[in-house]
Amino acid sequence: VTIARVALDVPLPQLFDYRLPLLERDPIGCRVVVPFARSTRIGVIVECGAPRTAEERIKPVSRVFWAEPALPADVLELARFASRYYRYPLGPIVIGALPGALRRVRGEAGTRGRWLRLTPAGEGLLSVDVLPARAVARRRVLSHFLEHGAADWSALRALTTSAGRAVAELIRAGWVEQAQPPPRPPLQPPQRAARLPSARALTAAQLEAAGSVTRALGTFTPFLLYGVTGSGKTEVYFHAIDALLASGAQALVLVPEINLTPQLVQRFGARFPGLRVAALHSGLAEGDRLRAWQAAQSGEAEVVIGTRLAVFTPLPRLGLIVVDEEHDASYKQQEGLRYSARDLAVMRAKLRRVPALLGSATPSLESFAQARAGSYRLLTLAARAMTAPPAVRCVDTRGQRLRDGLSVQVMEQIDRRLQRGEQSLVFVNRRGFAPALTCSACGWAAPCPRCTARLVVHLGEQRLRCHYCGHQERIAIRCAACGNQDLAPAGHGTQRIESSLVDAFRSARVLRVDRDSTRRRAAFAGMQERILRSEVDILVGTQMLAKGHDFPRLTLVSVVNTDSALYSADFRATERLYALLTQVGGRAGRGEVPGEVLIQTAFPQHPLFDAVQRLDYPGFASALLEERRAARFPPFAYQALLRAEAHRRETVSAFLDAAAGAAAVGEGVEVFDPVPAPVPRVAGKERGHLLVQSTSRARLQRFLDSWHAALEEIDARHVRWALDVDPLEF
DNA sequence: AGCACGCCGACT
DNA sequence: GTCGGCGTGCTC
Repeated sequence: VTIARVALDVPLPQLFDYRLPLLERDPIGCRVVVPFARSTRIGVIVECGAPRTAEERIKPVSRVFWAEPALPADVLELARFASRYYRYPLGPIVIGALPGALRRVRGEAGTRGRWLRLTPAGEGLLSVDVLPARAVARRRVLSHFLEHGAADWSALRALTTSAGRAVAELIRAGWVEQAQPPPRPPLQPPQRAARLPSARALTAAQLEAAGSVTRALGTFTPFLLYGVTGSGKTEVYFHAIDALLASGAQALVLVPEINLTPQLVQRFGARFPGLRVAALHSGLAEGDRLRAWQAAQSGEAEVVIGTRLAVFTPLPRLGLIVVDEEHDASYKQQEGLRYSARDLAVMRAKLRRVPALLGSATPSLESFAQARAGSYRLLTLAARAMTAPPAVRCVDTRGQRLRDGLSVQVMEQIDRRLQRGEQSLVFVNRRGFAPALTCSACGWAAPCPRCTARLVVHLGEQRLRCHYCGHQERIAIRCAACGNQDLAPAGHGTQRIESSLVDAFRSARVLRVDRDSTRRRAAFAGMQERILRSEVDILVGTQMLAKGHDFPRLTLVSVVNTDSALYSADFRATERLYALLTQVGGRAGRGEVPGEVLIQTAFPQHPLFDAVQRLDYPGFASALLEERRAARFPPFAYQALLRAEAHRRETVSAFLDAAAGAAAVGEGVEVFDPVPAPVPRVAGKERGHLLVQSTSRARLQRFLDSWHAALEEIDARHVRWALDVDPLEF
């Protein structure tokens, strides 16, 4: 009899001991079913060894899935590392590495995903008034049923704390019964191939970069591939992967967002006919995700393309990890396990002794500094592979009357593109019609009742909406402060720019691409196709359009109102703005006609624009690095942020004060004062945080060992808190 | 996280 | 008395 230590999906730091009857083979990494508290759960055996609990409390494992392949050692090791480094319980990380379909006990459904519905008798009820007025919980639950007909358990639990008892009584009354979960929505239709640029020979620089990676196969070598937009980074990936596939190994390719996956899958398909590619991201239906995961795990898939969660995918013959657009902030998870998939990718490459290839036109300063220090090998693609770089110009908006946020120069250039039958893109960093509704008399701006934020005007739906908490209300007709009825939208969002372009260019076909217009599943893919088929003349869009897409007929990119980032309090704001401008500017001129980029700004003399115009990222990054060094900011300091939120501000500050008090002083770790978050209230919750940093990553980690333990001891009733190691957003 | 247990104030 | 809100403690 062995003791198996099992990872379970409970937010507790420890593993749980179970008796394992007989050893058919090495059980580590095996999926198991175990009894836990009053339920039955899926677990994964992470290690075996002597019991750490009183033996009489140890229960036997109910079932071991011997026939299934186990989670491989490197995935478990990566999970362990992530647990230690990001201070997050191991159990949920390990279970989270499994696709959803493998996390549930078959047959006896866990509490999650259990469905209930009204019985015929229940459907006959007209209102909740059959219940006494004081039976608040039962009334709440019943009204949910009367409204929806059926409900899953978790939705009910969100209604009231005593949902369990309430449901039991509704079942006893014969109004509600157990039900089958509703059928899943049908799979999205397969996407038709977009037009692709034809395969071409590599440039000398591409060949050299690809050659370096190829020669490093079989060793842990991190590379930073810095290539200006349009320099053909993807061709370098292809070339390296080509060599890799010849040896029968698998490649893992990470992309920052779901929208970029289909495009890359297609390009792989076009470049390597017959290649077995698996795509893995959270947008997949559960069955698809399971199949893709199994294809990766069995070794059947030769290339796995996925978003950050794919970094935990089992790959028996992993030979190379590519992280495309490595600077992208989406690689950092913003809740739960707050990991950086890019950093974990490098760690995984190290564990598996394979190269990691991080690519970007605007590398993160973290990676750039690693390259300069020689820990990452720098590969450079300085020139565009096929087309000339776009001409970048600033449009000085000072003293100019803008037409709905757009300058004369921008309008003229758009007009010229229309006449030539080319496409233009207007980049606006805000959704909605206008970011605020203001009073002309007193300056009041409609606030969100639950957040420290202004409500955004959405003219289409005739609503004011909060972009932080989702609150919406009707458009106010009078000022809440002075009663004045002269309220006007202030500032410009995508909808407003769209409508002014429609007005100005009557015959042009204008398409808006933002989170609101692409809410529907597969909407983005449809729009992409329309753009490629030249059914659109002017595009208006947010970040969504900036990343990695190839639109050959697009020759003009105009950037509106990004000035706020120039003087932002966030020390990463300029780094981000540079990346954004480069990214969006890179959309221009990817076909035969050279592109042009116009940046509207009131600060045309700002050095950032100068660097963007000269395509001089290394120069700009070096200057930023010097500033960071002088100010002792990352990458010259390693940070951890303690985040806390509660209903009352005093609760937050009491907790953070106690946390600051519990920090061991000295040791080369700086502990800053607790401060309110940049947006202090979101959805009725007050938020604050406390920053700690050190010039040594090891020292910071040692500090966190004791501090994290001390934090667990603080009375944190009514407070939700979390540690964010290497935070990106504050 | 779930889930049970137990305390206590409010109303048929 | 019951019901139901809420705090506390436990899970190998």
